[in-house]
Amino acid sequence: MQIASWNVNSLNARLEHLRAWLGSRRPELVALQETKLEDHRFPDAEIAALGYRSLFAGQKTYNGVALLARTDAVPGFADVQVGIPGFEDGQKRVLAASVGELRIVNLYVVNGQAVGSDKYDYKLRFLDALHDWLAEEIRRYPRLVVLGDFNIAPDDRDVHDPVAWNETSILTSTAERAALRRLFELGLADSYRLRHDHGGAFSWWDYRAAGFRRDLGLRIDLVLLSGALAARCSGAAIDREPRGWERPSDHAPVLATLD
DNA sequence: ATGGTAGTCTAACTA
Repeated sequence: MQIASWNVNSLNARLEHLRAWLGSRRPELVALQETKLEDHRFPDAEIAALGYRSLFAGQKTYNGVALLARTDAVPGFADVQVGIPGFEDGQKRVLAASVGELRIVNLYVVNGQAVGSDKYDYKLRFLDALHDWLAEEIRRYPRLVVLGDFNIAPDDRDVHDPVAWNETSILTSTAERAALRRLFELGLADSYRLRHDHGGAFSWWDYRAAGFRRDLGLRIDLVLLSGALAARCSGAAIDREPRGWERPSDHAPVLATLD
């Protein structure tokens, strides 16, 4: 089965792209970030017409996460969790559910704006609370998938210019990478790195300065797998194609294949 | 070279 993550940067603006992409790829599970839609505006009927169930937690203008499950392939959602338990947060960034044998945690991690800013502090507190919660989740659900827009590039292979994107830059700073490493140390493996060693494989390119055309990207969208699932991971990919379409999201979809 | 673009919603924010 294929499990995908895609930051769509507004589902309203990207519904036709999602429709085209789901129609051709047909992944069994999809996590979306930055839907930017209140729940009463979520296009669940349109997505049902594509053969997917929807689960969503959104807000106006910013953030918003959703899970899609292919109706003919996987059962419905169970044991739904919105947000990190015990972490007060008005921003809709976390949506977890059980789907058959799998536990899925969909994340839109805080961007953090700039190292040392208030938003950076919020990012580190978010990651700290996430760590403690995921330590419990992986005990409770050994077949755990944690995926989404992590807004952290794990190492220098994941950055087009490691000199510019250094230990003091947002998305690559020392504290952010340390927080991500602590998630890996819970027993969550970066599925892309289970299958590929090379650098230069990116999932996000800035809209500005022709970032995609010049391939000035970062790999910040990840699919993490617990040990039981990592052993069954037969593929990992980044689908750059939709990033080249007209009026694209600034992120490409990323995928992991489980046997 | 310290900008640039895109989305939301039409001012200014977030990324």
